[in-house]
Amino acid sequence: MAENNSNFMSGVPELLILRLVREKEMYGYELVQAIRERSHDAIALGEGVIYPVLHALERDGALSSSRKTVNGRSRVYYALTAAGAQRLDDLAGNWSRLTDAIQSILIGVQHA
Amino acid sequence: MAENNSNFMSGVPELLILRLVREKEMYGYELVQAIRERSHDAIALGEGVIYPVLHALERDGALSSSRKTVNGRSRVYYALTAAGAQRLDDLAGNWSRLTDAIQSILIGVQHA
DNA sequence: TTGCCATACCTCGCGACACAAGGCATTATA
DNA sequence: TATAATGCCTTGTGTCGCGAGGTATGGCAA
Repeated sequence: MAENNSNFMSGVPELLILRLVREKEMYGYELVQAIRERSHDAIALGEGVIYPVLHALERDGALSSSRKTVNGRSRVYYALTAAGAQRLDDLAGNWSRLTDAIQSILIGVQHA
Repeated sequence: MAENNSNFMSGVPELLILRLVREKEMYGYELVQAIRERSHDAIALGEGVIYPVLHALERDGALSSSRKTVNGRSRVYYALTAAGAQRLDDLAGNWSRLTDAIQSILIGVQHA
């Protein structure tokens, strides 16, 4: 129930999180803002999206977490694991293939 | 409950259908195959996806239908209305903005 | 000191939607 | 005479994005 091409265009939040965390360790609240800023407000994922995805990714071994206190603030930093990097590659590849396919239909390219 | 940015990456089946029907009148079964072929099997939407969307689009006035019999086969052809063309433009614009935003995050472009 | 906002974490419940599976009817094919 | 292909459709399920809400701390202004 999770291996096929189901929900073919889903998992974008997951993709974005993995990609951002690849650059540097980040925490949930930070990710919410980073996605908003880097997308110039085109994408605004709330915490209700981010946190569950983070937990799922950690449970699946794609992310590892470490609690750190900064300025008396307790933060949960997430880092990409090797499995997470693999998953990121897979998701990015899928996303690329999918958008290419959609784009070619939108453009109206002649199909073989 | 339908005006905000909710389910931001959804509605791709709708987008593809509107785009294909813009070229020429098509019927459900034909759309299923056309999407599969034009995407080179990257996208395979079943009839359980196509028909409900067609009905919803017609209900909303984006498509008009006409029943025609070909070779003893009864087909329901769908054509794009003016409202449908408008909706197509909107969806295509949204899709473009969304994929651009995602792409820029994936690439890692410097953000202002 | 008393609010209020920002930071930072989290969960619950709703709704939408894509999908598989199935059902019905007809025509062509083996 | 089956079986596949054509052509239409609906129902049920699971997933997932999301808003709303809840907790707690720190800083700042009134």
